[in-house]
Amino acid sequence: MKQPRHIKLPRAFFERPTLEVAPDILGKYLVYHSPEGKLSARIVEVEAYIGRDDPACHASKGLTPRTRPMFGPAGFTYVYFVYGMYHCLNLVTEPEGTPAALLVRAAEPDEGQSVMGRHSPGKDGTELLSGPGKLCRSFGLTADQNSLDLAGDTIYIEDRQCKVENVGQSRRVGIRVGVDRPWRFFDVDSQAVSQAR
DNA sequence: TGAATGATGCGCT
DNA sequence: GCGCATCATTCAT
Repeated sequence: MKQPRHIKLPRAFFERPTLEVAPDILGKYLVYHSPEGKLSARIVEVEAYIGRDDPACHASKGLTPRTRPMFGPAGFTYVYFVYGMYHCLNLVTEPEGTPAALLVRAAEPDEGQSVMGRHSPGKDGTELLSGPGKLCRSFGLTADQNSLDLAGDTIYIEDRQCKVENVGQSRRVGIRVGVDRPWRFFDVDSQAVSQAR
């Protein structure tokens, strides 16, 4: 049995134009060493939020305590709280001073599915991670995991040589401004992609 | 279709 | 300082 190579993506991977990173990160694995054990999942859907000129990007309002991670160096997490009950996981892209990030919207569960199920009662399989809120809940990600270095050992993205055959592109979901930008990227063949609204 | 639910940031005083 | 509209969602009705 040949063991596939697992390569932790370096900061240089994220320190590029966000629209280049977005399709590249599909098929890569999100790995999180949670207090309850190792969790991993294959990323199948992301959305780009880029800079001060993107009205849907939190950073369009300027640098605030909340949006600080997006202004920092690439390769960090940006986890924020929305709607009073959900968290969303973003991965910071582009060099320091250029605020941009990829919202991780959906993934296919791999390791640690029993832990994910404990966080999301009544869910299993692709339902565990098929949406940004569900993904964070199943992974147990909260503001405590904000601004973590993806070059560290707690949470990172891994290349497992898993190719995505067909990358789809569409408008972003769930926003009221900046809807014209087709900055949602997803694996056309994945069952775990979140439902369109 | 809308309720749940709370932090954020803006526009006032 | 204070109040209020907004919000990159989910689930039950």
